[in-house]
Amino acid sequence: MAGPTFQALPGFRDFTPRECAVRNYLFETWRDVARRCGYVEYETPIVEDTGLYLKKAGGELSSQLFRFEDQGGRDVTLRPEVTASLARIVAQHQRDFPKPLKWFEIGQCFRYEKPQKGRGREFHQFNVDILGEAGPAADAELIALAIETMLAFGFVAGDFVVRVSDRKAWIDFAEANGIAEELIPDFLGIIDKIEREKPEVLAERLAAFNLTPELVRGFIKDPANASEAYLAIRTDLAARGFADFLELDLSIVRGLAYYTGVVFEVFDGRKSMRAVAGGGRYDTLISTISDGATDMPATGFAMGDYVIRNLIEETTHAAMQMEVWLQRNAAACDIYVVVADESMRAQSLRLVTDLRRAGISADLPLGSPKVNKQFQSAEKCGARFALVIGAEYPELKLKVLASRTEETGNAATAIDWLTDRLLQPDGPLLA
RNA sequence: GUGGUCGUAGCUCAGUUGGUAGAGCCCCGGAUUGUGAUUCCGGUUGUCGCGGGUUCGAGUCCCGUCGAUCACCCCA
Repeated sequence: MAGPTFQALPGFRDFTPRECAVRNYLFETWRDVARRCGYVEYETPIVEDTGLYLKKAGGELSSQLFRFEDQGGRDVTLRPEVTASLARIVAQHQRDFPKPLKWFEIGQCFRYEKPQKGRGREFHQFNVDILGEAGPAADAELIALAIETMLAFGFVAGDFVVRVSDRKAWIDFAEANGIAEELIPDFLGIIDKIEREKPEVLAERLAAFNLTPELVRGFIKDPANASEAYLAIRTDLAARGFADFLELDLSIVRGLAYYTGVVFEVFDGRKSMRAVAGGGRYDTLISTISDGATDMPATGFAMGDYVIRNLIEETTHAAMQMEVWLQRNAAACDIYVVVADESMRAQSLRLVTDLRRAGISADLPLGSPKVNKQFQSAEKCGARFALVIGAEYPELKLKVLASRTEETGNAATAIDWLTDRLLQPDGPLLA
């Protein structure tokens, strides 16, 4: 172990087959939900001009960039998020598409920060955006997709909550309390930390705006301060049967500077983890990125792979659903061919090839281990069936591994037989 | 970037007041005859994270460093 061995960089992960299968479960669930909800997939480069991220004046984000000079002397950065890239390509190509655009993306992002629970330097994100629609119907449609995603992972009422707020409510509050427009970002930064900041520091920072913690907390607590957009979203989601997942929480303003209106976060039911997902309206970003060439309202959100996976694994019914999926989708093959009589290898190879050509996932031992070893291999690779080829060929025996029951068939009709068999359930399990 | 905890086999860990290393699991092979469990037998892997110091002697004590992890910051 000593000496010049190599391992993954801090905050980066290897995906062994099991890890990769879990990742694919997330990806396929995300992709399936997005398609069901009428979104189309897009992708952008992982490396971008650094200026794309500095332009948004993201503050903290710019100190977390994987930034370097390429061999052509360009200042480039591994993307820390995809919204900036999205704004770029939308500004460039939006005329090619009818409005509104409903786009999603699944990809990797990079942020140079300290790795910890729910956070790495590399992560995968599910990004969903609706562009070209300024009304609350778009925010509601987006939040509905966030809820559908959670339901698709097997979560139920009580497992999660969507906390919704609106920066507009705070902008109105700021105006009513005489806070200058240019100081509003600073003010929002204080609101963002209101539950985490030390009381005396909070009071001191609010005092600079002639405000007190009591006044601000009172504003947060009063449901009458909900914005019109929030009320419209609530009505919309209630019509979809999602009212129970919604919670007004004006203390949410979110850190990223480019949000302009409704913002929301998805939390676990006990609110014991980081936000599972977060997003909101960013009506001015596309104009900023395109230097005013394109002006388009937008709303979007992102879900990272770290926290959602933690939440799935800590929620029994969601974890079981994932295990079922993994058993069905992460197996190396569906049918493992047991060569019981080595003189039948040629027939076995032919049969495996035919099965594979017919779209059936099939495998066989490369050496000639003993039959019991072959059955062990069949079990370990996750196959549903072991197909035994022996001296009685062309008669074949099909063993259902889960129930340990046996059926017989003929090599001549193997494709139809097995295709049909794979569609049927395995029968009663022996406990 | 700041702080806490922890680094012993591929994994989980044991290792006495300091005396230069073990168990289980996993993996591979065998007992085993054309059927998966169990059992039994055999086998592979460590400069005890790295470097320095104290000591006759360090896995053990001290310092540094790297890594992991948790919390803060921020955020997916």
